[in-house]
This record gives sequence, structure tokens and C-alpha cells, in this order.
Amino acid sequence: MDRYNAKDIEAKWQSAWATADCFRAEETPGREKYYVLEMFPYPSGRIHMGHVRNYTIGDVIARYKRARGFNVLHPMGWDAFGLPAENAAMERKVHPAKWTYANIAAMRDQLQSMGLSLDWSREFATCDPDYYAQQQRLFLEFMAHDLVYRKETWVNWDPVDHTVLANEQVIDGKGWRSGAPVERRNLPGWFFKITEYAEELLDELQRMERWPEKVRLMQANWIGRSEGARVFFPLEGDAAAEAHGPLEVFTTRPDTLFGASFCAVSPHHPLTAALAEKDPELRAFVAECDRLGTSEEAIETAEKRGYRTPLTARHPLIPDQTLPVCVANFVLMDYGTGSIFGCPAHDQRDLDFARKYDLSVTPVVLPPDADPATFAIDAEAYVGEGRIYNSDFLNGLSVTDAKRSVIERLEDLSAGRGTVQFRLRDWGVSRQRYWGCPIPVIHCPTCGPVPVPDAQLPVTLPEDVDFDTPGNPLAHHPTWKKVDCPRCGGPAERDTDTMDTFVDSSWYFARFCSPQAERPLDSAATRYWLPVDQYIGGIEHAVLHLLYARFFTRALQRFGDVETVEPFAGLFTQGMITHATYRAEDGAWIEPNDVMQAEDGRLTTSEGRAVTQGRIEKMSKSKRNTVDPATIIETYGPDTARWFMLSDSPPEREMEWTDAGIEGAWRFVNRLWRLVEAALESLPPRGAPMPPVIEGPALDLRRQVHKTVDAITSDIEAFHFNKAVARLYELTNALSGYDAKDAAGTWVLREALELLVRLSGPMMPHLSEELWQRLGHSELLANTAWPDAEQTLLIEESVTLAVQVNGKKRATIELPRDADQQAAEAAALADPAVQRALQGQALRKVIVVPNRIVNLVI
RNA sequence: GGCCCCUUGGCGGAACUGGUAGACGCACGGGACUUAAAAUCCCGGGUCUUCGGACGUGCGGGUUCGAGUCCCGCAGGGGCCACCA
Repeated sequence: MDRYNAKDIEAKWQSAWATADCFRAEETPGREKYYVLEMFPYPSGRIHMGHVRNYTIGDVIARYKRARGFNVLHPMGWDAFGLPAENAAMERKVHPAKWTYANIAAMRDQLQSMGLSLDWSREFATCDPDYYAQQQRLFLEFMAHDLVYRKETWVNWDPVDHTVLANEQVIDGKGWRSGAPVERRNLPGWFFKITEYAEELLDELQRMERWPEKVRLMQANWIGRSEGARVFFPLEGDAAAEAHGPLEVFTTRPDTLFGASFCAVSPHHPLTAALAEKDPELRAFVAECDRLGTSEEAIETAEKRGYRTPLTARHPLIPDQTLPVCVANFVLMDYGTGSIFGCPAHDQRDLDFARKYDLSVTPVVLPPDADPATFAIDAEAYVGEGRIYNSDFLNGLSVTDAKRSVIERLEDLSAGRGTVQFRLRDWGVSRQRYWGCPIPVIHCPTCGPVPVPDAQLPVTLPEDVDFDTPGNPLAHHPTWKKVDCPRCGGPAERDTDTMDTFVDSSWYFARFCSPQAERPLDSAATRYWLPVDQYIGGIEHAVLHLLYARFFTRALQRFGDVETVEPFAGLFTQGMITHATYRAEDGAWIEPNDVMQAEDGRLTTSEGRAVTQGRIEKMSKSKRNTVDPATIIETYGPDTARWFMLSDSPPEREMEWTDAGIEGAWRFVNRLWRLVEAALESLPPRGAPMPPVIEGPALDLRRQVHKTVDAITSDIEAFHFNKAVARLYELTNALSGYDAKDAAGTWVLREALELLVRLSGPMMPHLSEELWQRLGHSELLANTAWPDAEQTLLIEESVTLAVQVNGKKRATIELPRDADQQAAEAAALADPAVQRALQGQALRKVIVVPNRIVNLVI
């Protein structure tokens, strides 16, 4: 008997599927569709284990749904713009396009070696001019629908690389590449109006039942709805400022208004700018605030600092009280109104600030058991519940009632109003980079920003660019940006920024419906295929990508391109792949490949250096604890890799990669092979009629097989792949111990093996396909329907019940299914172990749960 | 600092709405086959035990005939957000 030859067999079936073109998806009206999508990869050059897990899960679902008769769309593409390509250009003198497309070719080969049921005819990369041309059309649609606007804002600026950095690219206040301290700069850029949909994006989360609770919660927190009030404080002390109108602040604690002791505005507030014009000291203060980084560490260690302006603010509810107005470094311009009132007694930041600048601290919320005469605030603000006091008409109210009451009063006096504030900000998409989708706008000195006319699209990236000069290669290009204004014909310049790569991934799933369409989307195709029925990817995209895509889909609906507002009806977030880490004595990380175990169990490198094993951590290049999937697939074949990925750990949890684990999977692949091979000769021909009588071990096996069909079907539906794997092991174990005694016995054996192979199909497609052929089938397993369990075989004739005495298990009894209470009680009482436990005492109560348990209470 | 989640053998994990805790795999131990090894096959296992049983799902309490599952408190681990007023 042959050993399973992974390489030949797997290549054979991959080409058979390709020849049969099994996985090409076509719109078939009237046939129920199912769109399975895994988050498309960044073409770094090689796939990693996270990809293997992601695409294995997706492929199980896609193959299963196909077998269930759905018209499945399962496409693949490349999230191909981004900074690494520019870094490669700088470091290796290779053009980003060349580097990216070479990586795509290499990764496509690797993905194809996994045997995924993908429709490769729909493949595209976001850096294809065909794709980004359509994205530019969409950008112009956003402009036409007033969903994108231009403004100046504060960004992280790397003074060495001359570029804006995303927050994630600022590490400890320094640029991740240059290491230079990041500055804050005010730069113009384009913003998508995602905040226009804040309420809708938040509300709809409640109805997205097929999304993980965790992701919905993270998005809800990110959108951050707060109820509160806007309050107007009339300003005094400077004619210009008074003309500016009252100071508008946002608060979630209007109930503490009587405890206000100051007002503070952001260093970037217009009022600050107005005052700074004639106040050099204030200008210096603002400049200093800007030098402080926006990194986590900088914020944590930053001291609360303020600058006292000559202004005072009149309290809206206490006519004879005025409050000092400060510029404070902790007030953010882009949340609320960019200004606050400070109530030090009930807000820790305000308290820190008040103590430093010696401002008054008046408690207005009395904790439940506190004495109003003695309650005082020391170093900690009181933020809990309580009764309002020191607060005129609010005295005696609860916090909640006081909020309502004070808002009513403010509204009566036109001194404020109740409002809802979101944490979500508009999405800034301009990036000062080359390898991205050019923003299709021309800046004209007379006409302002002018959209590039449709006929002139796409605005393509120039190829002759210089990466040796720091900064944006598009801005440096000698001719690219110089154009005539499409409106007045005068000399003008292109926008030299490109779009955030998250824009590229915000609509690719819709483009897959009609990847060659002349317009961004073909509404007939999107109507048929969208929403994505099952989206699968990493939890790291819980907020940004998934929120942007939800926003985009709403915009696309407004443009008439799609019917749905939610892009992903079902979302599954897979866990990370972990691996043990190893370090040499000098602390250097050692790759698992280089670790050997000596006879005495000690670990060394191949050169004999001592190695210690560290914690099990997420696979990462920095810890060098990665395992290359290409090596694994080369050694064991894709089915073994896929099988191991699905075994043991539930897919949403972390999965530890171990050599023993992959070896175990390899053993099972071979065991399944041998099981079928060994049985082939004794089997009746394919399609032989079912024998009239099946009994004894054959019937038992048949019951188990059909129960397995039933169980695996629901396991796959529920993403419980580890349980499906366990059931296949159990069935295999049963088959190993099965001895076919007669014709009925071998008939059942054939049925069992065929079902075993069909159930394995989505998980180990190559092996299953080969065994299916060896069992005599000429039709591809990939084109074979999912089996149905024989319902009558799922019902047991006899059941085992546990018998408890006072809740402790004392025995088990066998009873016919659905035996009545008296029979169950009698059988329980007849058991010797039960009698021993009862010790002749009278029963006080008997609980019988049919087919489950008998509990005797004495 | 805020919000959320998790905790079951040596390990990963099973256990549908409260009803036989530990399926299945990994690792381990024993045996068979072999000159031998590998591969393969079979068997074993929560802990303790006076062999009757006792104790066991992070810890302490509660509800219930019955709790891994529900409730309260605590501890440990993890995640996300974070000068968000």
C-alpha cells in the first residue's frame, strides 16, 4: 500500500479544479448566493501563518456552502498600496510597482499551493490603475455629495522624513523610521464626513447579530456617544473677544455647573489665535504645547499647564460671578467645542489644574453618606453619584435629575442647550506619500480646488520618481503636478497627496462583484452579491477598516451604487497564531528552526550555544518565533497544514503552533489514507443497493456515521471547526475498530467511508478528492452535494441516565428511550449502588428528567 | 483612569437552553510487531483512598433537588480605548 504522496496528489487536484473551473462565480438569478470573503492581504512577499489560518477558515466555509448548493462568490485580491513599497524603493532601489507586483506573484503562488476554492478570475490589486481610477471616480462622487471637505488640522509631522505620520507610526513621540521627535503641524488635507453617519453607525450595531459582541462594543466605544450640554459663557475683558461672542463649552456634567471655577480653551482654539496676535507670551505658550508629542507616553507624563488670559467668563446661572479664562494644554480642539468649564471638585484633570494654579474648589455633589458640613475634596475628585448641593435650584436633586433640570433652565435662558457629542472624528485621508491613490483634484489660484474632469481620469502615478530626496516624491516631481485648471484654463497644480490606504480597502469587497466594470460598481452585480455573507479576518481591524467600510457602504448607497448599508452581514474574527520564543544567553532571539534538543533535554542552537525557552507569544519577526508556511506546505502538504489549523483551538482564540501538533495532523492524514486504502478491496461496488437487514455492530456504526454527519454540519455552521475535527477523529477511531462481518457489514463500511470523505472535503480537499476517486467516483468531490443525515438513525433506542442521591451521582442506568417516570424511578431504586447510598431511608422527593437524570432526595 | 472579556487534567480544549465534568488531540506510561530503531497497532490515566468511598472546573459566599454553566464579592491573566470635558 502506498504512503500518501502529498505533493503529487495535491498538485493533481489543484489542476483538476482549475481545468474544471469549479470556483468561478457567476450571477445566476434565482439561485441563492453566498459571498465569503477573507480580508485581502498586503503583498509583503510571503504568506504568514495568520494568512494560512484566515484562508483555511474561509475556504472551509466556501467549500461547505458550495456543497450546500449556494452560488458561492469567494474572491481574492491585494491591498497593495502602502509605505513598505516606498521603503523598499529607498533601501533597495527598486520601484514600488515592480516590488509590489513581484511580491503579488510570489504570494499568489503560495496561496494557490494551499488549494483554496477561489475565483481567481476576479483578482485585482488596489495599485492597479484600473482599480484606483475607479476609486478616484468615487472620490469625486464624495465631493459631489458633499461628503468630503478640505480643512487644516494638527498632524504628526516627521521633520526628517518630511511626511505626516499616522498615530501608529509614532513610537514614544518619535518617528518610527527616522527616530526624530515628532512635531505637531497644521496642514491642509481632505476629510471624509464619517461623523455625518455617527448616530446611524452606532445604532445599527445593535442589529448586527452575526458580528462578535466584542467588535460591536469596540466600535460603539470608538464612536463614543455622550449626552451633555453646550453652555454659553459671555466673555469680558477684551473688546475683540467680546465681539467674538460668548464662549461655548461642551460638558457631560451640566449638573456641576455651580461648581465651576474656571474656563479653559484649547491652544488651537480660534479665541487663542485671536488673543495670541497681540500677546507674544501666549504665542510662546502655544508653540510649547505643540512641541509636546501626542504619543501615549507624552500625554501620560505631561503636566497640566495653563496660560491665564486677560478674559473673564460670566457664569450663565450666577449673574455676579465671573470665572478666569485660561488656555490649557489638556483641552483638545477636535472634541466638543475645544473649550471647557472646569469643575475641579468632580473632575480629576480640572482638580489637578486648579491645585496647580490655586483656583477655587467647590463640591456640588454630596456622596450618599457624607456630611455636607464637613465633606471636602482633597487630592481626588469625587466622580460618583450623590445629591446636588451648593447649587441653588438644583439642591437636593440626583445627578441625573439635576442634568435634566439645569438643561431646561439653560434652554429657557438661551444660555445653553442639551446636546449629543460623538468621539468619532472625521476621517483625514491625505497622505504625503507616493505609493497610493492620487487625489483627483487640481488646485487653481483663482478657482480653488477643482475636481479632475471624468474624461481626464485616471490621474496616474508618474513612474520616473526620485526616492532619494526626503519628502513626497509627487511634490518633488518636476512636471507631474503642473497642469491647466480644468475650469479657467489658467496654470494650476495637482493635489500631490495620495489617499490613506484604508480608502482602498473600504470598497474592494464591492468591486469584487464586478471587477472589470467601466464604472466603480455595477449596481446589478452589487444587488445580487452584496452584502458579504461571511467576512473573516483579524480582530486588529475591529475598528478602523470595518468602520470605514461601513461608512463607505452608506455613502455608496447614497450614490446609488449599492442597495445595502451594511457591507458585512456576518463577521468572524480569528485568533492569532502563537509560538514559543527562544533566546540565547546574550538575549538574542533564536528562530525555532535553529533550536535543537540535546540528549539531556537541554536546548541549544545548531552551533551549540545554550538556548532558553521563553513565553509563548504571537508570531512576530521581532521575536523571531515565526514558522514559514511555505516550508510546512512543502514538507507536509497543504491538507496537513489546514487540518492542524482547524484542530484543537477554537478559531476565534489564539492557536499555538507546535512541531508536535503539525506532526499529529500529518499522522491523521496518513491514517485516513490507509483506512480507505485498506478497505477498498473488500467494498461492494459503488451504488450497490442497501441490504434489507442491517443490525449489530453494522447498525451501531451506521448510527454513529449519521450522527457525525449531523454534528459536523452544525459544527461548521457554528464555526466550531475544532469540534468537527474531534468528531472526524471519533469516527475514524470507530472505523479502525470495525470489522465487517458480511455483505451488509461491507455495505455499511462503504457508506461510512464515503461519508467520512465527504465530511472531510472542506477541511482537507486534496486528500478527500483523491479518496473519493479511489472509492470509484468520477465526478469531482468539489462538485458533490453535502450529505444529509438519515434522521431515523439519529434517535437512540436506549439511553443512559445518571442516578443521583441528594445531587451526587451514584450510578448510571440503561433505559429504553422516553421511558416514563415510574420506570426510571424503579430502575434507579433497583441499582445496588443506589440502595447502598440510600441506606433504607425514605425518599422525600424524586426528580426525573426524561432521558437524562434521576435525582433521589432523602 | 474608563469599558469589556477570560480562568476546566502536564498542555490545547469538550460539556446544546443548569442535568453523567474532562469528548477529541498533544505530551506521557505500558504492551504488540521488529535483530533493532522508526513507522504502525492495542491498552492506560483528574487527585486521594482504609477500595466502601472522599474531594475536584481560580478563591469566598449565595440561589437550586442539582451549578463549569445563574447571582454577589475577591484574586490572577488578557484585550480595547484613553488629557474625549
